[in-house]
Amino acid sequence: MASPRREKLVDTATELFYKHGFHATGIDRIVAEAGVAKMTLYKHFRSKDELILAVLRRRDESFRNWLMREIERREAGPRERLLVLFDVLREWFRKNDYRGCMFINAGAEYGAPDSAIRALACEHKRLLRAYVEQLARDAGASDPAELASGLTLLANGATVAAQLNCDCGPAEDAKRAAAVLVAAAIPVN
Amino acid sequence: MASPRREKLVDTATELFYKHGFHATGIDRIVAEAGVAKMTLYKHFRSKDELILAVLRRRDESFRNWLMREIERREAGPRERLLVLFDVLREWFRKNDYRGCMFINAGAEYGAPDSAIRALACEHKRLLRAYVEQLARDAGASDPAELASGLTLLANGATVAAQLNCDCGPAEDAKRAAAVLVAAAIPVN
DNA sequence: AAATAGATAGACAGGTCTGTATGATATTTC
DNA sequence: GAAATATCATACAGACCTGTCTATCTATTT
Repeated sequence: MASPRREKLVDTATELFYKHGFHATGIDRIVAEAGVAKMTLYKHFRSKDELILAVLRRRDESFRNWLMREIERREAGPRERLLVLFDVLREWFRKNDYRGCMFINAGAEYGAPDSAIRALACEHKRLLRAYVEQLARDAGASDPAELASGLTLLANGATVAAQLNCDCGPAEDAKRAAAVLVAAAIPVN
Repeated sequence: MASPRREKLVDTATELFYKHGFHATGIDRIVAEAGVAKMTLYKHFRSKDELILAVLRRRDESFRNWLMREIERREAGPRERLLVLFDVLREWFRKNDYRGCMFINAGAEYGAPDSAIRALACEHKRLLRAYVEQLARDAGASDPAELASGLTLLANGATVAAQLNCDCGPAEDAKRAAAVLVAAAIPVN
């Protein structure tokens, strides 16, 4: 079932789209760097847009898995976990190939309200927010939804600031602000 | 000194770049919609990138002016002004041609560390942050820089969330979180 | 009225884009 | 071994891209 060539195409496309953008990356370059014939690409994906959607679907899964694993790996208490999120973000920003959030970038290029790509980016953000809301619930927040809103806004803001500034400082700024929100939302016991 | 044709070109390019993106908008379309000859464009701008830079420079000025005017127009006290910012953001998100922040979008398409376009987007964000820091100082914040960091992160987060969600709700979420940050940073007198 | 400067439309060059067609070559399945 | 499937390289179509060139037209200035 798992076609190795399809995997390779999605991998290569992910890398190129992330680094250079979606419109700026041509099909010819993707197949050349993947070492795959162009016809093979069009046998697996009906169009470039379908390839982009496949890339984003996989990225959604792998990124959320990476984030959750990194957070859990740090073995913090339920309350600290909400702040550990920003330590993990900092690690992400520090990667030398960091180019912001791929879904925000996709939304910037395909921003039409009826775009399937934008809708998928929206769904990715919704799932991340739901995860943070669960963390807030586990931490005993009085209003988990509201705390999750604030924390995800800070996280998204830091994500774009780190990209534009080429600097991971926003992660620490966001963590400080997040600590204030957490302190206000969760009564210390 | 002010060439009306140049102005018209920048206006039209701004609109098209904002709506469809930078790579997706061709020179031919810009000159056609501006009703200007292509050679006139290349007499005023050496290349498409130069046109993009001119567009962003003008947008930086007009957007910051609009924001400041809207905030001041509401005649709130120095402390409330920090929250009024998010009411103004909400108005922005509600516009039916809202497509996110043009500078974040530009950074998504031209994200290379050595890109002049990304650098200009970065500068725009720096100026906005400096303005918020001044507001925080006027409001008597104990650490204006830190409060400004938190508020601008929330604002940027809301800006991208509103675009991806096609919904201005993030402005209200951000305002609630901002109120918590303001309350913690400014002792009530 | 003549000269100068700027704008015009349109063609063009050279390249890239997406997506398709073709016919040969591997690889898998029966 | 044979049949069916997958992949290959390559060329191609038709459109679009940026940027240049030219020859005409219009307006202002002298």
